[in-house]
Amino acid sequence: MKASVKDEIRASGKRLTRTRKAVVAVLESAKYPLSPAELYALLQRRKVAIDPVTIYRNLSALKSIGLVRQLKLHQEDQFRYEMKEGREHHHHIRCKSCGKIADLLLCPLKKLTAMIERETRFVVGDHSLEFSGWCPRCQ
Amino acid sequence: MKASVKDEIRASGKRLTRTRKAVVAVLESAKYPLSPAELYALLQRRKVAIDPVTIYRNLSALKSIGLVRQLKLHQEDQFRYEMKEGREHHHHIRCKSCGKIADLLLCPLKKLTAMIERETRFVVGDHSLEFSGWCPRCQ
DNA sequence: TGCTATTCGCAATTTAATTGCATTAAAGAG
DNA sequence: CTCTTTAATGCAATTAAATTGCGAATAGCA
Repeated sequence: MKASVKDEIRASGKRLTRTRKAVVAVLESAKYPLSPAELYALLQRRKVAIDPVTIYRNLSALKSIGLVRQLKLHQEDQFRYEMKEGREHHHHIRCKSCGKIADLLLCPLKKLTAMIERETRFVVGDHSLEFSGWCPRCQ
Repeated sequence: MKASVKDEIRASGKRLTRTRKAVVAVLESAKYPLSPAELYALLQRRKVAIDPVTIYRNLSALKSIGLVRQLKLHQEDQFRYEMKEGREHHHHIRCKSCGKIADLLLCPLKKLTAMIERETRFVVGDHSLEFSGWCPRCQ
């Protein structure tokens, strides 16, 4: 668990509990955003005793202090979570067959906001972009 | 209900039932993709007696014959549905405050597929793009 | 070490969606 | 138009993700 993350948890007034540290450690080692169920399975494998509800509550707490990002991938019916640290702005591609998720490095949309604000009169805060298709193994 | 839609339902071997016609009619008149719950409320308002389960089953049937598109908006925990007819490829913007959804007319991503396929070795099938922000009334 | 607010674990609940099954009705045949 | 077959419906029950209530445990600090 990164020292900066530890500091931010402390600074927020939240506590560094056994389960919270374990949740952060797993998220930090993940290569793609994890669902609560995947997180639970990974924690089991690490022999961390934890109730699924506690995972939800920790994710919610970490999200509320801005350490974790909650996202939902196209056509999935569950939330996923990732550490914000070092994953500033990026998008994903998801395999329609096996569900494998990979990061995309580029974001082609930075210039688009002004155009959309003109078109819709919304103030744009965010965007999500996701591709789906077939990963190398499923082709 | 459009004649072409009626034809496609018939051609698929599915039946033109009272409830199915009502579901299509509401979807055709919608300006943005509807959730099953919204659909139910709109049908109630039109005095159409229908069980929520029947809405789910009709949406599933209409989707399976390609008349309806199922989508999930970022951070929402329910599916939405729209007629494909006349809404070929587009994206949405959703108000973070009131949930209002508007269509976007442009799609800037058509040229991007090749680049992504090279980067990830996936074969790209689809993409979803969604903006969120604040609508005129919520600003 | 002891105090107190936070966090935890378990049980129960909520909400979207799905499934089982007996009944109803669409639509083609005669 | 009536009969027959089979898809579709309505209701009840179930599944799965997420949330909430509450007493017990514990992190952090005096």
